[in-house]
Amino acid sequence: MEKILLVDDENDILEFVSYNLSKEGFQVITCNNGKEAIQLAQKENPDLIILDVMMPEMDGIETCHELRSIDKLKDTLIIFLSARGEDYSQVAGFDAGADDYIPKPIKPRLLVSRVKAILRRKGGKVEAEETHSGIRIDREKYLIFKDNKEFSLPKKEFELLALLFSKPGKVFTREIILDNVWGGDVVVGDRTIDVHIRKLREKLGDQYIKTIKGVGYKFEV
Amino acid sequence: MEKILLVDDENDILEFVSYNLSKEGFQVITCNNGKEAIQLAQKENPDLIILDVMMPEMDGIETCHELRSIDKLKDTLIIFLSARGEDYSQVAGFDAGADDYIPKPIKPRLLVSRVKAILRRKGGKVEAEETHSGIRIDREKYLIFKDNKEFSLPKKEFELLALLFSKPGKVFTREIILDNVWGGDVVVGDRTIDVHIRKLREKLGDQYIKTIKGVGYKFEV
DNA sequence: ATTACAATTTAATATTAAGTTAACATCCCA
DNA sequence: TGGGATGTTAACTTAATATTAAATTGTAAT
Repeated sequence: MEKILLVDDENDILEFVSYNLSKEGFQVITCNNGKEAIQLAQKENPDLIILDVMMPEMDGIETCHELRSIDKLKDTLIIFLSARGEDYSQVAGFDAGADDYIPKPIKPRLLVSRVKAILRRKGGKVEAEETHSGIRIDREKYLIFKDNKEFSLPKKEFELLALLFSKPGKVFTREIILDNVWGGDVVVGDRTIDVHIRKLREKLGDQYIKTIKGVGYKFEV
Repeated sequence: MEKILLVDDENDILEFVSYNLSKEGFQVITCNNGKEAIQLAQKENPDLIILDVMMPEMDGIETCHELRSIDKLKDTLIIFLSARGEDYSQVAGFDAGADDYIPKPIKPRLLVSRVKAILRRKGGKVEAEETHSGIRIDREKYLIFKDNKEFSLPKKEFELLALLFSKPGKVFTREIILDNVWGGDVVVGDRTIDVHIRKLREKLGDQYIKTIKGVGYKFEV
């Protein structure tokens, strides 16, 4: 069972996030500020730390820097929580050494899927970057391999393909796709997904992505 | 038997939702506004509270906040009902501490499955995909397996089969079928169900779906 | 800052699968 | 055996997605 350290000054959020993660079987420990976080992290050795960007005194970015400077926490995963529309924090967060970023308002599904995805990635246990139907995705290098030929994709296309690819055969609804690829509060038109699907089909061939009318899309195995 | 507190100012909805949940074996108690809800919740200790977002005086969001501030209700599950297209309420609802969200117009099938899903998560139980008469339904992949051969079905046919399949041998009346597959407020002609049944029989073979004249249809075991 | 180019989104229209209806046929049980 | 209930079929309608181009936004280089 993975241990997650959750840091936020607002107890509502602490509780909400904590609830949603416990529900999925994670062990969650919490605290209210950066200082405690650093102590707790050293003591508890969590697999993942979720940091709110906006906190009084020591903010998330600073806390992240501090954490990263501690040797035993060099490889611990760090995710930021950031307020609506703060694009800045995303950038600064990654600079500070964050591994991912979750926008507020927090949607439980997005939260859980990001947390799982990131633990899966680095947890080394799964995601040995498998090949399905002759296609392989390399997240590190941000490349697609098809029949041993590599090529790159724009971010949205890459993320969309990666999502469908993460569970070949599973149907992803538009809602889920939007949550995962575009993120929490982003609102884009209905046809945007279609266009990206089209581009992927153009580049990969039609046989890989299947439409389930009225339901969603899936990566065909 | 799980207890559900249902809060809505419109009696039509109260009745409709209540009917659909009772039918599934839940104990449903109802009231018309936030104030009563808070009192009832404290007295009855429900497992789940379903709140309409739009209510006079105290709306769902506010009620939710109030409920969350009561200690013994901290862990009670809360689901919002929200009017068509109000994406805002989804966001605001989660901020307020909701666990899920059901869009109006309410489709009984969606309603029941969300309610079950969320109660299941809390209870920690998981359902397995069973095989009956050589047929298995995979919701995730949106596929039917017959004698280990897979094939897909259009949405309505899939949902119709899935409904009958959910309780093999049980007779489903046309009314129930309409409620579940089409949703409460949709009105379709008399022969529409027959046509879908026919298509299913065409694809699966006649032996699986049996007509009980004057009553309804069932999946034959 | 300006340009140039790539990525993304929107908007408008076309296309197609899915769903519905209508008209008629057939069944079955009082 | 006659009438309500269901079956069947093809035509019709609609909803969902595909497609395209144009508009917008983002990014990197000069």
